[in-house]
Amino acid sequence: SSHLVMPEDGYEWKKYGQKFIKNIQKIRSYFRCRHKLCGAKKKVEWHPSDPGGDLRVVYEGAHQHGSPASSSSAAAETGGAASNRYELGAQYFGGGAGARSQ
DNA sequence: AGCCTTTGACCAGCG
DNA sequence: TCGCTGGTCAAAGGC
Repeated sequence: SSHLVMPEDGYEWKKYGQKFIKNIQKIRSYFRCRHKLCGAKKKVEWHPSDPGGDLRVVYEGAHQHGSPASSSSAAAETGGAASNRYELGAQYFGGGAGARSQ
């Protein structure tokens, strides 16, 4: 019943894995952009006991396509299709409560 | 019937 | 070299 409410960024993602990261004691879900030529990825991690209290979304890479399906462009990209910066220092977001980083 | 989520297994990098 | 942790794949189930 308890379905995790992750912040909708407007893009369409396909979940391809989920693991419990022992290092930080949190569950991490792996998503990939559904667009064919898009290598953008997304990782969502939360504390097993406080999903909404410690939610964390990590975006990796830039989308090779334009506007998302929805209108809300919450996911501010750096450069868009022009620059393809696949770096470790991706964008970290916090869902509502634990919003911080960058 | 099709799409997406789920869960375990498999694989790779590092100590 | 082995073991551990983290990342991805793939098949099954659910909606």
